[in-house]
Amino acid sequence: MDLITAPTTTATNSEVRVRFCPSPTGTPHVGLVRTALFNWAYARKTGGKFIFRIEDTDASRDSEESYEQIVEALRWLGLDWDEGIDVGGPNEPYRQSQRTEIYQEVIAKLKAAGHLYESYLSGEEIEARNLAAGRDPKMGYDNSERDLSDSERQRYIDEGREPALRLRVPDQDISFTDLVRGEITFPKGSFPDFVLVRPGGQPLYTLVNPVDDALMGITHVLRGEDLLSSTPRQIALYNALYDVGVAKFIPQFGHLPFVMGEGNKKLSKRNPESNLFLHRDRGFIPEGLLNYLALLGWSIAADRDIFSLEELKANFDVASVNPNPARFDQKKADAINSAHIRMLEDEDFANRVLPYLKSEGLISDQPTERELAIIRAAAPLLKERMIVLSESVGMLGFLLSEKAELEFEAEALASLDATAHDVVKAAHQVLQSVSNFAAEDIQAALNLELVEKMELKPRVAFGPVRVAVSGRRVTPPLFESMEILGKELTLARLEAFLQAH
RNA sequence: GGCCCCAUCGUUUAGCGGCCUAGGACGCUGCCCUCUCACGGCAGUAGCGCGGGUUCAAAUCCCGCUGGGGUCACCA
Repeated sequence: MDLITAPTTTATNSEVRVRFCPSPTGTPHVGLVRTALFNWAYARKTGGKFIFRIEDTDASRDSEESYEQIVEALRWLGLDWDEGIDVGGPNEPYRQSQRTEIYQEVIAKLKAAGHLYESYLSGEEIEARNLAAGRDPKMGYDNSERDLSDSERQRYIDEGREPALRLRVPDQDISFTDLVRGEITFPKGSFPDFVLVRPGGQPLYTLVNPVDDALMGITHVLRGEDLLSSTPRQIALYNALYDVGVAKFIPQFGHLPFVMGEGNKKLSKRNPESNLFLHRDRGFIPEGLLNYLALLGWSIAADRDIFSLEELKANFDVASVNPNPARFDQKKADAINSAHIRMLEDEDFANRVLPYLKSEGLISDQPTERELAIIRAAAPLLKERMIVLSESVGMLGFLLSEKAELEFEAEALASLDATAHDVVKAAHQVLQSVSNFAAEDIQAALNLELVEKMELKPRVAFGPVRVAVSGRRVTPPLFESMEILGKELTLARLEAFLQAH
């Protein structure tokens, strides 16, 4: 039993089972999200199942906080799962830290069948052996304990040593057909017998990840390219698991390209743009972020790059994933997000903006009717000119404030010239006589007075008025803004401006 | 270093032997629209890493080179 004989899965469509299995060791990362997204999309496209499992076997690095953040991230993004964390399923529990008994059973089976063997050598000793044999000391383990005699073993035990457990790797080339890269072959001898269980019995990722995939019936493993070279190891393990009846087949593998940052480096936790929650705080909406992430390695059509999650679900295919790494481009991401913001219904948009306004104290925790009315009225104006939702703070501040006196941006004041006072004065005067204070009438009145009678260029006429009303140089359209403010407050703002400037 | 992966405009992506004097998008530039900013419209900018093959024909297939990346843990 030292050749790969286990069959590869033949699962199709509704039998597809994919999984997302992060280890909770930090803030959710956009690369992680992209992996989750592709797995999710593949499950939805095929009508298969998406399983969400947590790989928390390294107590020293895992944290409960990170675990909660990952769950929160998937929920926020709307990537729902059919089995796993919180929702349960036939393969509970879905946290590896709670599955130790299962692993011990599997270990016992593998050991009994002769697939594992005890390894007592330390890292230094392995290096020393390589050195002594004239090999590169970095060459790794030489499989020298495969057939330890009883007396040799006893000697180690007498020294108080505890063995790690290694897999007896078949001595043959290992090939598989990668879903995104095609056929890949690793020549025999590419890697040594590797450790699956620590001295003391604690199982490692190298064991636990394939074991859970096998027990959970995972048919397609879509994961980062960094795991490509561990695939032949896993296939070797699968073969052993198949032999002892734990695995029914070897899954298909697909290795997704990296998401890169600046330069030519993988986007790391160092890069702020890797942090999912930073994007959320800036005001990315899930639709926009997911759309952009999907574009990193995949495309829906030759001439289109804005699409909905529904369209992703209907069209996604692993086979069409591009194998080369993609850089995360904030500008492009912004453009995609702003397109999705524009597609939002006004009411939906208004609701999504609330948290940003609350966190800046622009509105109450329980928004008043007045606040809600202003936000709703401004929604269609705002949607068109926002890249991220947090911009709503600057755009809405002057509309939500009930004060006549404003704080003026330096930039806004700098845009004023000597005529500003007179212009605002004229505007104040003519607006008093506008009885129906609606955008159209406001515009008509101001246009007649400032542009026609005073013969000012529109931008010269309306610029100072905009500053007087908003304190800003860039705002939603002026006349609509005045309508939202109402006649009284508009006039009060103009008056306050005249007194101060 | 061994093994593995990758290679089209600045970025992303289309292209899977002839529809390619290489298409879209973002970015950038100019113009138009215009009360600011956006949106929208129009125009422009810029690319098949190199060398060999195969073929009537190659961005597309093969080989080599170069360059980039990953991995070789008792981490995941």
